[in-house]
Amino acid sequence: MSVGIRHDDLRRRNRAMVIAAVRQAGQPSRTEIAATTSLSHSTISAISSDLIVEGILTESKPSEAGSLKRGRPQVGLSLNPEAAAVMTVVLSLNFLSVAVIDYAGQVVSEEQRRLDTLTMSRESLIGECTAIVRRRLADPDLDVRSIARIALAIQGITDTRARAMLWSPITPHTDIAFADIFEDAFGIPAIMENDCNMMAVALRWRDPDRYRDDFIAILLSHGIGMGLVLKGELFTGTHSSGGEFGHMIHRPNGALCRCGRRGCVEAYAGNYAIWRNARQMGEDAEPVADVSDADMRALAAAAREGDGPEREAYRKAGEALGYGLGSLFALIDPAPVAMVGVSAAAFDLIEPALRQAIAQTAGGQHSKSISFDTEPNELPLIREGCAMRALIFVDQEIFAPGVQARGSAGKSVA
Amino acid sequence: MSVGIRHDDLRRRNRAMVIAAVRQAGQPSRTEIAATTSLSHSTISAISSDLIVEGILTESKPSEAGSLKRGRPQVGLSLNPEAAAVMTVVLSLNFLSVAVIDYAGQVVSEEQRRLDTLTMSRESLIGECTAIVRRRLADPDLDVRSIARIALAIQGITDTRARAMLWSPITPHTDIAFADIFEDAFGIPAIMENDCNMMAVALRWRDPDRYRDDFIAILLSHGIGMGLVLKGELFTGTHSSGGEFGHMIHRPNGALCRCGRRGCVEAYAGNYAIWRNARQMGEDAEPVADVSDADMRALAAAAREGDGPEREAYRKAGEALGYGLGSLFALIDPAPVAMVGVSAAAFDLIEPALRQAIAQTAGGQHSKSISFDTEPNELPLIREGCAMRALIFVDQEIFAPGVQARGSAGKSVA
DNA sequence: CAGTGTTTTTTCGAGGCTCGAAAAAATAGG
DNA sequence: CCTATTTTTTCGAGCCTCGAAAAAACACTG
Repeated sequence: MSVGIRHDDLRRRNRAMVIAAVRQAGQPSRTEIAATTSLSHSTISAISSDLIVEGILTESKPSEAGSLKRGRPQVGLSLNPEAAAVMTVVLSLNFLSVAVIDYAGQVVSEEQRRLDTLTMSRESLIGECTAIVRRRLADPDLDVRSIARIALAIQGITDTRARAMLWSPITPHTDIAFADIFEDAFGIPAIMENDCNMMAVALRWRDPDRYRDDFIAILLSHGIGMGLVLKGELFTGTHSSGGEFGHMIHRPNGALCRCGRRGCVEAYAGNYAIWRNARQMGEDAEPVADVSDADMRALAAAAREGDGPEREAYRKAGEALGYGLGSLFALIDPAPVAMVGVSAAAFDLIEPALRQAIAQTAGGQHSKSISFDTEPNELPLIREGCAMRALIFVDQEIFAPGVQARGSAGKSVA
Repeated sequence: MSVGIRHDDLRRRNRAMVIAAVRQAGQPSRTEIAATTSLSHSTISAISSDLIVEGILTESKPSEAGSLKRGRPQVGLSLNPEAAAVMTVVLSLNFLSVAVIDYAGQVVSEEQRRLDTLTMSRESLIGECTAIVRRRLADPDLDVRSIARIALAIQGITDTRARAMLWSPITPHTDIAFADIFEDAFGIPAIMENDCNMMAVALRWRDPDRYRDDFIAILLSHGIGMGLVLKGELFTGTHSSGGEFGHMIHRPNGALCRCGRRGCVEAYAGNYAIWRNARQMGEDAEPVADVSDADMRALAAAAREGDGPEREAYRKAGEALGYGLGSLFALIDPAPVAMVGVSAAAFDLIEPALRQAIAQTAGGQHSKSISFDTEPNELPLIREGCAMRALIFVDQEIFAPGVQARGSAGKSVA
């Protein structure tokens, strides 16, 4: 089980460390890398000269404009955009989006497409996904050989091995091994990730000051999803993508949830639940298939207008989220929260009840120290997360390959 | 942040690996160690001969009786009991227990003592703990210099740094930095751990087949505690010992909990809650301070006798535990559960309602595959866990010391 | 009971890696 | 143009692990 460190692993790990340092810092000098990795200058020099020869890093002469320091100026090291490229595929309700991203993280090309995911057959869903990838790969400006990885994100449950979608609210079909399908079709390594986990990954790269070691990303959308980073690592379940915050039980035998069970947090805080309560349809009413973003915005506007069923619906959503977070905080200690998705724009309506509920829970001891941030648009986040995930795979597994693929518990975000 | 691997770390880590292999396997030969660590025979030979010279390992000639294999017989390596010793201190409600344990894990001496922890002053509580340790250290048979570590376990919340008890139900006093107190008093490194976490550690050593990478230990006692192992590592909160399963919210605004809040799982499943329901005192009744184990056993007997308030009380406990586990399983996926403590002996009364509740939750999809095991006596478990935790500290930090103490996320149980 | 086969353990040289010290490189200031 | 300063590279030393071969320790056989 626990495996010793072999001599050749040393170089591999330190190579990966140098690449990671460059990806994080942007344009660090060798001296800066030596400082962050606590390796000697000689070692960094040796490794980086290797990496430059291999075309993974490049020297970017003007390290920083106007650095009027006395001695030899630092030479910035940066990722060579042409070293590789990755492709992201984000499949969400009625929407499919692909992008090609170079090794430095810049979008090279993209394509988006509306679909009717809820009614499509299994074959045509898979077909659309492979077709859109094929079109991008056929782009004449693109060197297909450089595509080192495809990362696909989807709402729903994926397996820990990042091979398959197990279940998703956007389609009735289950157990689609997208990763295997892509690998077979294109011969490119692929992974299948959960959308909320990718949101969390992206937040960490966007704002490492706020989202560093411990934080929570909650998707307030038709359903409720969560991405959780604990101690610097993405938290996943043991078998699935895990973190099904939306299906923690808020009230035993409570409102009917889209998942068929009763009393889940989502059955109070999902868009369909807010809609159902605002329209006073009763907690047993069958969840509607979809509520448009425009409708949700109208609902929020009505709730802000005056005290009526709309406002009460948001209050109930806040209460469910608050108790849910309270239970979560009992397990993991409070942490900063990012609310993402359409209903994050209505967080002003949700927050009072949420804070009131959380104050009733174990996590509420530090209620005031729990801070919330909102981001209404989830799609760019998910894509960024996918891109980072794929690029880091390239960093580690392709540009710093080890003899054996040593599976480490959890997946480091950095 | 992420730190490179230096050349001298290599030996340190591989030394630690060899020691860990011996601790796990008991009496492995060098060849077996080479196999489990995937290091070469030469390396294992070099490291183990070092360790033998240093008195950490010993060669135990008869590797196994009657091994009628053909070639040169394997020489078993075992931990030298005299290499070091550790001390465990378990402080629970009205009870204090200390033990000295040799490097091989055998109890050398012990002492137990009844206290009135609920009413004692802060000073006398600390005084009793240091006094009992001092008495053990004064044992003429004991070489005090060999005590390398003191591990103290307590019910309640400890900090992640394992220095202090932040809050405990066994005493009104808070924020007692026992680890620092012991270090100052005796000059021996000390740690402060949560009791349920130590239960989990011990279960893993007792039955590594069942309790390997992912499992849950739940203490059914006056309060409800949890120790959680995920992906082979003890799961702790980010600031505290975490995993406050007992204070997840079962019913918003529900029964009064000992913690002062309402609707916690514990307010239905803790001994005092079962007692309160069985005696039909109402959910708002102030929790009693303590219910004796004998009273609880009588309660269980009455519940088995016939359908009355006692049986209903256990049913409610099962329901709360079931929904709580269901919410937990939504986050981490289902895993084997060990029920520990007095009320684990009444698990037959709890299980039906528990399974029924869990079937209503997201985790319930695999309800049948969730298996429960019971262990009525928590104290030995807690002590074993403490001992292992302290011994592994000695293995890693004293017998395989690195230049820098590199804090890894989570604490490996192995 | 000596010889042979088998398995474990040790020995030894080779190859790699990181480190520290010193040298080389590149610039600003005088 | 020279000096001070900082960054980067070079080079030898010291470890560490590895593979191959040797040594050790026993069972089996005739």
